[in-house]
Amino acid sequence: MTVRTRFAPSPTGYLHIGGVRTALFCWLFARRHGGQFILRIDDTDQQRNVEEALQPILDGLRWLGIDWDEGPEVGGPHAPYFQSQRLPIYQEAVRRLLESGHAYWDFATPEEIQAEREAAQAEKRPFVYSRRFMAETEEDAARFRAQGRQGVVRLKMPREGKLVINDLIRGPVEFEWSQEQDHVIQRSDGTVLYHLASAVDDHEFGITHVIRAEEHLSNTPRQVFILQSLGYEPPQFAHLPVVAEPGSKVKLSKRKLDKYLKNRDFAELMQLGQKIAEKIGHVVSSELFNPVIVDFYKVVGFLPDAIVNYLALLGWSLDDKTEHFTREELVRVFSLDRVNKAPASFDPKKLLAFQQRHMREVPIPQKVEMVIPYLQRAGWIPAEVGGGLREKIARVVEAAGDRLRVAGEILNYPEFFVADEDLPYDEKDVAKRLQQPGAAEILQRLEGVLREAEPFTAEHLETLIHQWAEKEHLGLGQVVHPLRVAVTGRSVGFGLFETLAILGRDTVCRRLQLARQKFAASATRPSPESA
RNA sequence: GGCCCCGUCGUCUAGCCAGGUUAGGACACAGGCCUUUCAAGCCUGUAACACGGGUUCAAAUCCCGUCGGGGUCGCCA
Repeated sequence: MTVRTRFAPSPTGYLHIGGVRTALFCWLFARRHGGQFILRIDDTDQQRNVEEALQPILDGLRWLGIDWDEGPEVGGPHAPYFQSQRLPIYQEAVRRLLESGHAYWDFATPEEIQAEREAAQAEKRPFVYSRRFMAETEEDAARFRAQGRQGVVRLKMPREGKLVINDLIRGPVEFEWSQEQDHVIQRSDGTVLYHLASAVDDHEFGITHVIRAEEHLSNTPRQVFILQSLGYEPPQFAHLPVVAEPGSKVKLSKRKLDKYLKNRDFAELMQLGQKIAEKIGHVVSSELFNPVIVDFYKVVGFLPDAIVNYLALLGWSLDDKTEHFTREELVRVFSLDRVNKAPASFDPKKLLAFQQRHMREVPIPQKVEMVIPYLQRAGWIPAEVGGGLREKIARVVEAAGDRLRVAGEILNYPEFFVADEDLPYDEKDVAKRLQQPGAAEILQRLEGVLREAEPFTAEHLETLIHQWAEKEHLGLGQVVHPLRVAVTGRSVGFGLFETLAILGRDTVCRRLQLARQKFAASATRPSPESA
């Protein structure tokens, strides 16, 4: 039998990182077994514009390379894949359930149900609906209707015995039928609810393995009941541990961003993103620009492979040492029986470490392509990127090395792209390195040396400046630090000589002049440090 | 509170099913080396079997209990 798994998001307008982990495991399992991965849209309760709310989810999955064999935009033999368009199928199922006595019309009002629930609560006994307003005959129903009551359809759950679910991850899990509620499967307006629709579709779509987060474990019995009552064989179930908040076991949620920002690592990730977003003019609406949501990573310039790799390890492992996986390797080795049972908390630092590791393997030309859109959106380079500029970007990217953790971090290096007059200077670095006695003189003489330097390559400049410093009886630090600040605006950056070479003679000399005029002109006394 | 699930370094985890490991790896953290800065890299270090009882020559591993954590209890999905 061909393996068929499904991911069934409801159109909420965003793709949650925990949802991605679930989708990924479903996808990996299907791919591992040469089966199909189906995307189904659970929009039974959506009043909003589904199309608009769905797009970010589809985009996110595609960006991550989690492709679906059947579903929205690709169709398939079981179309439509939107539950909102499958009402007749569900209604037929409800009809059959009613007919076979596995469901019943109920005319209790929500208030009456609530009263029973509270009474049970008060007596500290488990709530089970009394079925007081269950209509077993047409006459009963007519009588209730005459009272102005509206009917819903409820599941008529067994009141004895137990169910054992052989969960692929958890092993046998037992439930007492008597603990299960007579859940509503059809609303008073005739629409159906999730449990019914989900169970019916899992059968209709031929789903063999329902892989989902643990939060669904406790409602598995009623879905099994629906399936069995309809005469269908239930699929296999596998309940994944939840993805939890950083440093906690509580389910990660989009709504608690404020709380997560109190976590240092999470806050740092957020800041990394905000810094980039601001420069490219991305709207940082707190609702959607947030490391809990996949779009954040796309905006900032993460590698899909890194996210996939990290997420795969959130609840799954291959062995005691292998951590680095390509997508293909994951497909080859993934298995459900190596999935963990305990919640796994989301660790922003480790995600970043995976990103860095994957980034290291990206060839320079590809990194250049990744980085170009950021430079353009920041307005630092033109829309048309010529060969010369592309080569320069390649040199910058290469010199950046591991400092470029995500593509957007290219914007940390304006010194290579902005006009000399627009170069931003770090105040503290300027004060420490340029507004010092003697600095102006050193810069002036350095300018003379560099103007004549030939060739203007990193290698030659290094020898030249070393020799010059020695000849002038200057410590290398006295030369190198002011030079760096004068040319790049601050004291941190790539290798200095590489930086100079990339910038080129004209820019370097011009910036030395500018720095002198702006900061160091008046301080000409010899530095006391040089004594 | 009821039901269900879970419990190994701060975090992700290996080991558990088929008892015997100096309890391994990774991220993070600390120190050192390298060095013109910042990263990276290299070396070293700190750090865990929730607790209590059994069973056994021997328990992270098997059994029981306790405690702790999580999920779920809708005419949401």
